[in-house]
Amino acid sequence: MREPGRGVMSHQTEADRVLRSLGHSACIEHDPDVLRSVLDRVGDKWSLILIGLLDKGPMRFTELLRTAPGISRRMLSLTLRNLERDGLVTRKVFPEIPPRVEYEVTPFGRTLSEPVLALARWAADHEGTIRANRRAFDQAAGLD
Amino acid sequence: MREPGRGVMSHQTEADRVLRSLGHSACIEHDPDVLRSVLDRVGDKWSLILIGLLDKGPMRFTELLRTAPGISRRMLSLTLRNLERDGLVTRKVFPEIPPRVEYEVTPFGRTLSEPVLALARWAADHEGTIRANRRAFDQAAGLD
DNA sequence: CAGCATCCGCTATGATACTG
DNA sequence: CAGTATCATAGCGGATGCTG
Repeated sequence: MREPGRGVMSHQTEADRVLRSLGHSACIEHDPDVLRSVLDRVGDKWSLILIGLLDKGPMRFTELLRTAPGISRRMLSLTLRNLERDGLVTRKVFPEIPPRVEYEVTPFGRTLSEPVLALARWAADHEGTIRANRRAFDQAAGLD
Repeated sequence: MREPGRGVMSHQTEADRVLRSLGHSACIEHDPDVLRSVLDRVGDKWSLILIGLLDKGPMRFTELLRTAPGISRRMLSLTLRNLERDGLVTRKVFPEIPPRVEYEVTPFGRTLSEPVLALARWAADHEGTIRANRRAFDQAAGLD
């Protein structure tokens, strides 16, 4: 997640450069740069969570603020803007008082949640293994 | 990438609850803490890059240092140790002079590269769309 | 309510030098 | 070669207050 400030995140440049380097979308080998760029986009925890939450339906700002416990206004705002910028979610303002704004995942965004959820599923499926591995490793290390 | 040992899964219990809730569609109603920590691990750029690189075959330390674009010795060392700790890669030392160490993805690690590559594929497939979206968004914002 | 702007601490990460 | 130890720093992300 990039800084707010004035001009929109000015340094998404690296990920962009990286994506450019790969050229076409045909068959993607294990290009390190691509992996990196993907993670830059959706790898941060709030993007993941928001994509996941919004996948179930439109939500308002404060609603998201409440539902994603631990997120700050700042990060929610920032993250939503980035997601909107990438065309993954839409922002709809209702001219009412008090103001109401709803965020919704775009069809494009839904194509993303698929692989993202696949990863989450992997994490869930192998949660136990990882935990065990860590314990074993830590214990072995502690025996020195 | 957190330092080995302690330090990671000690916070963000709230966000974890969220991940669980959003996981309704995918069976990820497991321990949110570990889930988060796993996603953190999987989510950081160097881990993914290394998993991707090593997926093609065993590699030596310096070899990885050269191949992974921009990684520092420190991060390579740290990341490899964490991957090893999670049982995703193995570290094999050859008693030679000069010393040689080879890292290799475990079968367990290979189950991870699958979803990872799915994500990478998504990035490749939608690279153009994202860049176009960003350009459009930035330009629209600049008209104010 | 939605959401910027400001201040700021923390830590993840890079650069460098040293060791076995 | 394969790391480790140390230092310095950028920028992520939280807290808060202000505005429309």
